[in-house]
Amino acid sequence: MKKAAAPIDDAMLPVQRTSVSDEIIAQITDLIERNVLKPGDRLPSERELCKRFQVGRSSLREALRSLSMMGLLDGRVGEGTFVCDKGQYVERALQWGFLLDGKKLQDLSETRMMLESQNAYLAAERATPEDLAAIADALAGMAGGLSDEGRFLASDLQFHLLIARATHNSILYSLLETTRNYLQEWIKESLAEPALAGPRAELSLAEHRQILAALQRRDAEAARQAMAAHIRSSSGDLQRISRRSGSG
Amino acid sequence: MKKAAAPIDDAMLPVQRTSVSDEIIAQITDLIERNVLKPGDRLPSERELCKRFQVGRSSLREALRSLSMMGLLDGRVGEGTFVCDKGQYVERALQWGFLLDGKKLQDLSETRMMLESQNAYLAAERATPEDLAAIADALAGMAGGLSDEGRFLASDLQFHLLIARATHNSILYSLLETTRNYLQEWIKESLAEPALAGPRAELSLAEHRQILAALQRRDAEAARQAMAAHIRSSSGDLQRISRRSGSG
DNA sequence: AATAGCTAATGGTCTGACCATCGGCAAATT
DNA sequence: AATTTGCCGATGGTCAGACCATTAGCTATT
Repeated sequence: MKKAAAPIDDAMLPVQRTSVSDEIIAQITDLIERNVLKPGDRLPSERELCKRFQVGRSSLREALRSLSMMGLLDGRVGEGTFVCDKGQYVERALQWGFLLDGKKLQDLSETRMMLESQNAYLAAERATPEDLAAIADALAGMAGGLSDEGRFLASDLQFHLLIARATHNSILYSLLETTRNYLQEWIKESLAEPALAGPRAELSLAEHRQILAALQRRDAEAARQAMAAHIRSSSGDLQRISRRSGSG
Repeated sequence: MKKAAAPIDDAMLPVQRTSVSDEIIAQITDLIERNVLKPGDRLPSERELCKRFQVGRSSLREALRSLSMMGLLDGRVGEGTFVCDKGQYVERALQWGFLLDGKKLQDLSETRMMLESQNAYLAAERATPEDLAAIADALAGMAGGLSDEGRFLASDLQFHLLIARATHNSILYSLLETTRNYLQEWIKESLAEPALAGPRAELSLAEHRQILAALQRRDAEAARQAMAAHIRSSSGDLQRISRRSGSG
């Protein structure tokens, strides 16, 4: 088939083609990465940016729109376009990724299980006294919220997130946060059944106490196993629920 | 301060405000999720979509642009806009997330370590005979590529990805794939030093053999530990390198 | 049969316009 | 003096129309 181009196959490669919007995205992204644009900063107005970049407003807006979609920028009518707080990036991106992954509840639940237990392991090794105090506070909040389901669940979530934070690994934290948020949302939209009756909450509380105790003893392996046991126990409800209602 | 609005605080909540582009994004995303738009399908032309959605081309294009940026669509001049292959979503999203997370090499490396070892554990329990055969093939490719660095590394990557696939958990697979790709890219752009001299490759090969053996024995715990040991050993180079060149 | 040239369609870009909203300021009101 | 009201400019959001570069597919030429 190919007639010409025997010795030049390696010498001639496809020409670099770049779109205007991509160029703008790259520039702004770079500015944010280099912290020239700090979270909260206000960008020049769109019409102003058009002059600076020497581009039309369409191309500029397509770029800004994409950046907003990724959680980097936030445009407010009448005010301007602002750089979002950091940390939103990963979460936003993951949100999208998970959202489009066919909603594999099983896989997601398993991933969460793994993240939580491993985070407990790392947290036992690395948690600062402040971390431990905050986790203990969350546990106290759960205990004090036995009769207030909303407060109980909020403290529960806080407990797990604080453990993730105690790993001092931003990626693990983001992954767990997103995973949990997504699962929680799924649960809520799936059904609004309390499922946290008295005995269940008491059991959950006891499990959390064991986890904290392991963390305080700096017993990483025990922390991992306590967390794994807790997730297994508490996700039993979820599994039963998911089997009952729609199945993937 | 607040004068009015005592009993109506709960009754009056912010009005729902939606942008045209977001509406389009939601619709197209939904179509793809429900598989009405299958990967490879060609969307109607932009001008046609404008008529159907009853919107201007700017708004439509901002939506399409965002979807392209997320790896959902792919626009080609003169041809049309096409739905991307599935599986790109998560990876693309994660890529963005990681890219913007300050390039925490340490955290990423740790996350990878955790994913790889846990994947090995799960793979030992779930790998089908076909999975194991494919992994063995990759190992053979490594052995046969001892003198060909490119082939060796490709087989190495394949080995790990196949293990991830053998967990039959799409999320864990995507996470590992992205993590590895990103680390690999970082290494490449950080320096082009081979670092895979003869002895190093031999050692790596031996470690991989141990992992495969554990998988074939269905010994999950052994597989996890073998993988962990391998990552530790091989990431030693990376750590030393990262300490030598720029530090985060 | 293969090639070169033409044409229509498409995504990419630019421009100018209009709208709804927001912040801030000044006038009016209490 | 403090508060409210109304107005104005700036801004992001949307729209419509135009032009360009590229592509696929057809046609006529070789």
